[in-house]
Amino acid sequence: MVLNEKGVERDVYDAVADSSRRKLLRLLADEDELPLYDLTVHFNMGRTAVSKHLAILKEAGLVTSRKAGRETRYRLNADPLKEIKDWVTFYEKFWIDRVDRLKNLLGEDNE
Amino acid sequence: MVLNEKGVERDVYDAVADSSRRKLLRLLADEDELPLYDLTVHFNMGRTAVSKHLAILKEAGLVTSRKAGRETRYRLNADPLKEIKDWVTFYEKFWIDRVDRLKNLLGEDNE
DNA sequence: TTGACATGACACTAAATGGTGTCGTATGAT
DNA sequence: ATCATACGACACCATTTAGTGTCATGTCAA
Repeated sequence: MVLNEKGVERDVYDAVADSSRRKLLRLLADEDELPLYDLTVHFNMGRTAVSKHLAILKEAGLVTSRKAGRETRYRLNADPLKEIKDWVTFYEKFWIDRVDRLKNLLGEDNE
Repeated sequence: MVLNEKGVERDVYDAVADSSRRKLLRLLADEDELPLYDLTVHFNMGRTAVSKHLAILKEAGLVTSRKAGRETRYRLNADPLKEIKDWVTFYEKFWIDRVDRLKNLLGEDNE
């Protein structure tokens, strides 16, 4: 759980569950910062919807924004993804030890 | 995206977004296989709700099940988590290069 | 200053989500 | 045979979600 500057709690797993939001992160990863309308052109949805996805990413601490004239420029902050990285690392052993586990499973029934 | 044996498509990110489902995966990681009622005792919700969470995990390919008498035994299959692992690895560079990026950010405005 | 642009805030809607309780059925125990 | 257990399927409900359109505001340009 991440608590952002507005006090809104947003789970990073939840923020990342949506493919549009993952796409937003990827777009922001390629550029230093991007305004809303530059992001919007990559989607089949309206500007308002993209803005709301960005708000959710902000709540999870995955993006920051700053006003630049009449634009709002969005920037990636990948740090909260460490939590997911650590979480998934725990399960690595289950596919690293795959061959060993298969041996153990021999002789048991399958579904 | 993972297509399971029933043809139901379920995004692994989506399956993992719920904390109850992550807890289920963790419980299954500690045991070889567990029946539904053994899992249910760890939650503040009814058996039906846990069953539905397990169904979602099955749709994502993260658990398998087999009938054993009147029980259904659930087992972890961590393989689909590779997709998340690969995805999050891409963003690793952003916190590894953190110091370098901070240098680049000097002199720019903050929100 | 007038107008176009970029955005946030708001009200609204359809659909998905996470939970409940109940019922039917197959299984195991007495 | 009877009864309790373990479960899936189903109907149901409240809340959240992802999208829409509209409006108000602030900013850049002519």
